Amino acid sequence: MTRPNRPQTRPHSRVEIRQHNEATILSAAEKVFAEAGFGGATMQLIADMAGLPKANLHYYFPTKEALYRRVVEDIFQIWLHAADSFDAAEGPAEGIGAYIDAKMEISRAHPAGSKVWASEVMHGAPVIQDYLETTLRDWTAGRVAVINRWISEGKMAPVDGDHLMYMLWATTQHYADFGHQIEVLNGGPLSDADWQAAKTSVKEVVLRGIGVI
Amino acid sequence: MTRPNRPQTRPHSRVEIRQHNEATILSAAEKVFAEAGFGGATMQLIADMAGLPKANLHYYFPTKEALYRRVVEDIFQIWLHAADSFDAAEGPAEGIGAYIDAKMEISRAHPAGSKVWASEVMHGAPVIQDYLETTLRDWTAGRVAVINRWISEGKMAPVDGDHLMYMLWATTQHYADFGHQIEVLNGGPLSDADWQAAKTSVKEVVLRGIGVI
DNA sequence: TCTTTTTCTGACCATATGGTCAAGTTGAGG
DNA sequence: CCTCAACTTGACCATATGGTCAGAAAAAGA
Repeated sequence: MTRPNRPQTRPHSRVEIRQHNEATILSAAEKVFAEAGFGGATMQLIADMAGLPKANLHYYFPTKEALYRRVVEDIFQIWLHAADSFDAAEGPAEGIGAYIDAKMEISRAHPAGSKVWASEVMHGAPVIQDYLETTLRDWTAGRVAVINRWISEGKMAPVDGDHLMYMLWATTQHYADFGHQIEVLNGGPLSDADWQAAKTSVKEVVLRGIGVI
Repeated sequence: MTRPNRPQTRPHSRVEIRQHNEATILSAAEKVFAEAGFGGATMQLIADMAGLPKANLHYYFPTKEALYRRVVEDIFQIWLHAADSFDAAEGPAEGIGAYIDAKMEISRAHPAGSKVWASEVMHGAPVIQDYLETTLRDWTAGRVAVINRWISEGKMAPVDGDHLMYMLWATTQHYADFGHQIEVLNGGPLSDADWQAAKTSVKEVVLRGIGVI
């Protein structure tokens, strides 16, 4: 045997412990906040799901609100990066198509995160109001500018850029936020094929709707 | 002066009192549940907003959950009636166009209700699961059947009926559920003209997207 | 007017929850 | 080893909350 330079059983260095526990707590918190909302979530529930004593949560995150804030901020970052595909595109068919794909993937991979975000915004964005007013506002203005450029270049139909963005967000996030309703109507969880069909349907209607099909 | 057969100051008959108080409580509850979620809402807050002592709420609605249930059920009814315009239509341009109009009007007139519904579904529909499985399921199947008929008659492009319904719900309800975010990006509340533009944009993209423009 | 039924409400209670703390345990550095 | 700092956690506390209740007030009916 080679020497066990990285022990598999107990890799408990200080930084490892911290990273691992924070990640575990954040993951559990995301689920609980998504399922119960901020008010309905309890630190005890999060602690149980994380497999840690409640007091330990307060060691890493001083208050429930601080923990919630971290969850929302992390989601926001993931959420913003979906725009990368948008920017690198030559025209709307490629750019918006890729953006829909990316956002649908996020809805599938991070449904809890999307729900927390939705809940936060629905309740008036008490903790990320500043993000809305700065980061999101600038971000949106940038995408709308791209859309307007495409329109002026005759690459797509002249639709309102802001409302188009809202449509993209709404349609894609709906599959996460209203996933439960969709599953009920679908008669069970969406299969790989179902998700493919969803992506195809959304892209088809939207892309034809902006005149690029 | 004519005789005051209907006294303006104190029309306090038994049924009037009951109707008035129930309506007041339900209205206040809708707002508070929308703003704070079920878990974050408190009976005291609802009571204050309704201008009644807390104990009085429990006289009309035995528990917080019973009150919440009534709020959700009332919303669901309004929500379903938006389909009337859908059914009476000859073709998709008229039917789906009218449905979008109706749902946009609801988003504008009952944003709190829409949020409560969204929150309920996001949390796994703990109180209206049966409605989803029965009423909503049948309702949706009916509309999808109409869509498929239109498709088979060549009146619109062959898009998946279920996913089209999801798109309609998502795009229209987004203006209620994410109204706060939209207002921030818009730089203030949506004016009449803004709402008109929103309706026009949504209808334009969707109707062109299903090939009826 | 008198009785009955409904409505109203301040005071109260049991419980749950966010958060604290002091005493332990464990890894890191010397 | 030994010391120190980081981490862990059971027990505890103050508060807030959903819900109860007994008695007052008011309307309906006789």
